[in-house]
Amino acid sequence: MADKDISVKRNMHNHDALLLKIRTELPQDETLFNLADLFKVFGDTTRIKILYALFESELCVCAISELLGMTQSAISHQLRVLKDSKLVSSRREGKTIYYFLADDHVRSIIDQGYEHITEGSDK
Amino acid sequence: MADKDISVKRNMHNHDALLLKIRTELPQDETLFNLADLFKVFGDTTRIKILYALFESELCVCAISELLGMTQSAISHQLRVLKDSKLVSSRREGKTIYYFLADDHVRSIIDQGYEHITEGSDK
DNA sequence: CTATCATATGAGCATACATTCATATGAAAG
DNA sequence: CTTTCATATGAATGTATGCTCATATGATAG
Repeated sequence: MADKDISVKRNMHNHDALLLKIRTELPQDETLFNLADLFKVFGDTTRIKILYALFESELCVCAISELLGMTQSAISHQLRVLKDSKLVSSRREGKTIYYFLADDHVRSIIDQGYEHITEGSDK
Repeated sequence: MADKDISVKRNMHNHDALLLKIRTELPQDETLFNLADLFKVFGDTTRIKILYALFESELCVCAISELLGMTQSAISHQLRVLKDSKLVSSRREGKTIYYFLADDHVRSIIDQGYEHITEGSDK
């Protein structure tokens, strides 16, 4: 009960030293927030399907909605989300708008995720 | 206007051939669902913070809640989500339970995401 | 045994979000 | 100009989910 040290309070684990180090290593709060926001985009089956489809070829909106058997509106909303996250870009050709993958991170992120869920439990 | 071919119906784009090919390339629906579920786990700031903290060291629950300034209950709930997705594991040491990263995919997935949000728009 | 510490869990609530429906925009054809 | 095709968007709704609060479990100390 009697602590000779003035400032030492130890009613729970003392991880102050460890936490201090970790705090210096953590990215900025904004970065962590943006990261979570990015992964949220991958966290929906419809969007994952769209991205996988775009692995094969650029596609117009109606092709995607036909492929997934979903409303044009639903697809359009999701494409907007993907575009806002810079995961896809689009180009216009007459009335048609073609969507395509914006960069290679999409592939590597999904590939890593795929490995995680397919590998049973090795490593 | 006059289509001599019997079966050609072209009231919208004809992407039947393209879609047929893409359909064969798409992973199973269950796989796509599991993938989205996995990324959902990364799609939350609290869980991202926890994972980043575990990059540095294994940690007990109360250390994490102290680090993030959040309730023990909230952290415990999130650790369960992370554990269910096999992203973290735990070991017991007396009353304390230490959590640690389950495999390296966590690092590579987060690293790829980090690259995406930090690179402005090169490549 | 009881008390305490560390963690887990179930219910409830409040917010976030994916789809639908109706409508708007924008380009090309007549 | 008007019509049609391709896509976009706003509002509404139902569902999913993160946190809180209270309580339960599980291990150690006394």
